[in-house]
Amino acid sequence: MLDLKFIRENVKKAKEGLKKKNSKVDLDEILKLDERRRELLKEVEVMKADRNRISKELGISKSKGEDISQKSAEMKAFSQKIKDIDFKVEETTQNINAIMLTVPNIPNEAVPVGSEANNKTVKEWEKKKNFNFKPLPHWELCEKLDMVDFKRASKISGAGFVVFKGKGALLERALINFMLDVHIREHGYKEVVPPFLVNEASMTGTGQLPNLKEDMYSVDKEGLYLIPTAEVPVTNLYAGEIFSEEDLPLYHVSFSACFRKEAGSYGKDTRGMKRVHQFDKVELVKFVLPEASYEEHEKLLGDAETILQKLGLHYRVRLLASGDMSFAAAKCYDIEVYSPGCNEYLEVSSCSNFEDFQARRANIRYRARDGKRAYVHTLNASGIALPRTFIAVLENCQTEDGKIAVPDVLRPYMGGLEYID
RNA sequence: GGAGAGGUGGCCGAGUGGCCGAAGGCGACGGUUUGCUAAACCGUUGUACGGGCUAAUACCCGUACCGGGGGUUCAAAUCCCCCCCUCUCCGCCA
Repeated sequence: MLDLKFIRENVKKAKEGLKKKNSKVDLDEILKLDERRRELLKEVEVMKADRNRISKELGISKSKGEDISQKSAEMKAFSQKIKDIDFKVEETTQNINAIMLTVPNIPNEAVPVGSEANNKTVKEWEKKKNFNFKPLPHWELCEKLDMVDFKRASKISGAGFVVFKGKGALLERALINFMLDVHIREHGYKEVVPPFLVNEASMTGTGQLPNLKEDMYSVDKEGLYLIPTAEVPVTNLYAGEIFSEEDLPLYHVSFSACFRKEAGSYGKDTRGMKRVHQFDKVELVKFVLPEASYEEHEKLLGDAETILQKLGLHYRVRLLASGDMSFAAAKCYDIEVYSPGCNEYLEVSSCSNFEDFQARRANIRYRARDGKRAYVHTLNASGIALPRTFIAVLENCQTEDGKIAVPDVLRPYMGGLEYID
């Protein structure tokens, strides 16, 4: 959420920022409501001051045994008037909040303005691997090696679900454990295993609600949502809390299944497992001091990259343009791994700095050494998303005779296995 | 799922209708004392919002806040209703 005071005092800046994000939100409407709310507040607070004063006097009179029935009757009417205005204040406040929750974050200065076409490749690691044969797409490899069962997955759950089997399941598990261990042991993250179902407040805190409701699975009877990423439970872990400055920065790493309806992308990436409704992901979440957040952002990107480097997978880093960033992000890098079987780059991580946008929604603050309170900055990155990493391993590590050469770093996690065949 | 107990400031804990933004304690901060540290003593110490005055998030005024929401009342931390959460016991159960 943006700071209403900031909007009030920097209307032009706010409008420009929102335009870069392609937001159609009407700031003038918010400002109008805000002004009305403040007028009502001013009016009702004076009345309340009167009420408090007279009530006190009545209490004293009564204790002296004086008759206060006449005054009481007057005050009853007065209190009702206050109640009426209070109701209007409340109504206006709710209107403002409802709109404010739909206002996206505004991009950082360093973000290129524009749409997807203006995304910039800022880094490439290694080169596309040369094959002296035609690399197969992962769905063919999966079928040949009996690693993933697409057919039975759709039988038991529907299209867009996968079942890992045998060495496929082992590889999936190995990747998860490998990633967790690297982040815990080498990058200083503390592991968290969160619930996969969260309430509406949590979904609102990180910015999935209200705008992305159609993309989420929910258990309506219980008022719960299936998490689309561990970012949601992990960030909201500290909702409503105040850190000490010494607690920061705080790094969490979390494995979770992720559930996404992928509404609006029907017909896209239907083959194989590039886009599925449930996938595994290792997520990195940081809580940091505002002045440190951009430095932390670069470090975070590096932490996610490490995984692909250790796996020996060629990738590129894209700095997203303002219009291609997610709702809550102020700056975002995508990491895209190369998939030779599909001949395309697949997004395996979004590495975002949300500044205080999520912290404001979820009310996550810190107490500075001088006693003042302020919102923390939150950041997160996939570290990294599984099915596409799984795809990249299969397609990049396939041999001419149809085996998968297990990357060195994964072998300890697979009982020393060298080849999947 | 059933029964009971509870939810008050950074923390502990008192408070059953007005004199309560809230005793007391701890902690923190400032000071006195001290060779240094500790102890002791004195003082200060919630947040948000609105307004005034501003260089100011400094100061002044007001309002709200005792788990959340509603109600009763001239007046609610306190009484009533609903909900959430925690703990204990019982039941069920991976």
